Amino acid sequence: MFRSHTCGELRLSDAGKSVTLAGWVQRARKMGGMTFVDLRDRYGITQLVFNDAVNAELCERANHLGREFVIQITGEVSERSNKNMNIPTGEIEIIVSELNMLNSAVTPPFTIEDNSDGGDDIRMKYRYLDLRRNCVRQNLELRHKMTMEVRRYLDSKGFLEVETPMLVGSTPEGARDFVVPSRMNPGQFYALPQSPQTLKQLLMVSGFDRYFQIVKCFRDEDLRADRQPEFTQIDCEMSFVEQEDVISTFEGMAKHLFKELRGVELNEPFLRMSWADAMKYYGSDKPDLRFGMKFVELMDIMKGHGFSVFDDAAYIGGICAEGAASYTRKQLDQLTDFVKRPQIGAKGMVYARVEADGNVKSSVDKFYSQEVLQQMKEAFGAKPGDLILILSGPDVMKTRKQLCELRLEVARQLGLRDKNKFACLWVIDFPMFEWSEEEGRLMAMHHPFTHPKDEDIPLLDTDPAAVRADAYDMVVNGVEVGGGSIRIHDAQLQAKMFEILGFTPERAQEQFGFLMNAFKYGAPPHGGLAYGLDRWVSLFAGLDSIRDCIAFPKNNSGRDVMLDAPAALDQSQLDELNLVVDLKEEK
RNA sequence: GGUGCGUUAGUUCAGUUGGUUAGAAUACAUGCCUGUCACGCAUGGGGUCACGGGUUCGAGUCCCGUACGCACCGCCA
Repeated sequence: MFRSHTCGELRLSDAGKSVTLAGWVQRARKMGGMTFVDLRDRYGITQLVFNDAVNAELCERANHLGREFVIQITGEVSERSNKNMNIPTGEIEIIVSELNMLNSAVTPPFTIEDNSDGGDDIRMKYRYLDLRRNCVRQNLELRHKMTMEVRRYLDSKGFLEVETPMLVGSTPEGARDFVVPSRMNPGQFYALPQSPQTLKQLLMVSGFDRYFQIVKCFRDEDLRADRQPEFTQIDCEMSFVEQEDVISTFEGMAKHLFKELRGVELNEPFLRMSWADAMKYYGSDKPDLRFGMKFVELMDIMKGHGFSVFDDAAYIGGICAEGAASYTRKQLDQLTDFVKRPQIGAKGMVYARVEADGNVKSSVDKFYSQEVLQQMKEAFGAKPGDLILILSGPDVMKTRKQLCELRLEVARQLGLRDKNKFACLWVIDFPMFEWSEEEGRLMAMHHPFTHPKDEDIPLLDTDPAAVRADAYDMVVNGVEVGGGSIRIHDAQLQAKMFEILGFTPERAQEQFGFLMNAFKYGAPPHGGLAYGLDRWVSLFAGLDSIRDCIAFPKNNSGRDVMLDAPAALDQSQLDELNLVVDLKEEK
């Protein structure tokens, strides 16, 4: 028997038992003739005691144990004279009678403790050591629990987990593909799936009715704190459903997860907001609704009073920060600098304080009478002590986006982005298409398989940009945690969609013929959704980056610094794959 | 492709206006200590100040470039 117990399970009631434990030396404390060793495994820490007076030889050996040595001990569980109530095993200790060194360890590059990690770089290089730390391991435990609960919920609803291939064909729409050369088919390449989208639709054609898969997806795009080149989706599809069916099924799953993983009971139906309203009132398709500061448009009130900045603007709008009138001039200047940063791009910011007597004091008082300023105050519903911040600009969408950044920054400063508060929202009625300046054509906003709203189908011929889709995103605390749509199940409509997206019939047939052909053999109406597992776990764990809930993540440049991947291939491998590498000269 | 911030001991960081031998904490090593649990005390070792160039009598410090890291914009159907 290697061990009789783990390092986290012995209690006072076990006193007197002879036990065998194995684990890592967290630290040793030498007290002259006595040595205490904290023995760690993933379940916890148990204190070992070595006493010079009882067994001098054993104690001497214990004095030479270093951090992260792997040992096995046998001893007797004993009640402590000085209890440590900070740890679950703190009422007992093991009086060691046998010590077996299983492995030594060199000094780790950073100490394996919750509060003394190295920087990200060194943590990732020695990720296997980083993962020994409680705070990191707990994130993976939460991830495990989440996938267990997802499977439990979906299984109870009749969903069938089906695996789809990782080696698929490249598709031009959407993100860049990671490609894999085929040795057996010289000069030809597989692609790793950006999502199992078309495959799960084919499963619906096959009659699987309700499918899910917890599946890796790959996108060769730049990374962010919330974006990895390989990430995990909870991918689902249902047949014979309308949007409402999909939303209610996955709202149910979200509520189940909140309850099981965070102990949060969400009884009310989630808020729903059209994409158009989200853009109008929050300047974003993923608004953070943990706080208010809804946009108020001021064109009617503020335009035409001789303030040329506003008079020339296509959009004037603002937010009201409750109780923030105490912001100093310096803080307001810093906010102005914030919105003027090139990444945000506003030209300036107008502010107005509502004073104790109800009067409004603004940075543009010389252009506006108190009467007009009062109208503005009413538009916001502002109270004494509130601060109104206003942006304007020549481009409505761009100015709203700037106001969105300002709203989030002010909320951050006021401490309103509370990680223990959750605001869930469905954003619905997305536009079908968006104009791509780069491509000079319409692109599918969601993907080309999305069903247009029935009432908007006539617009496909006359005004495609105005067509709305049966598409929906779930947003929690300003994070897009999932999205989906009702799909097209009609070959004719699908062909029309490709035509609007600029595909010739031949190219559509070449790239998506398998799907349109399948639709000819009796495709059921279907739709689905995919949740981002990494983002959900980050949200529940309160993490700033999804990297912290991924065992072996990539860094900002898409590298695995532990494996040192990607790397060049040997010439023999290249030859076998019929590949020639031709790096462009650096200028 | 772009913007910002950063890079000093194994690690986390400080380093003033450019000026003597670059510091602290922690980790590590050695010794002392019989109830510690972030033990304590003492001693010690440990530095290509990321790299390259420039300014200067003198650069960790100022300037330019490069590399790397992080955050962000573009991008991510």
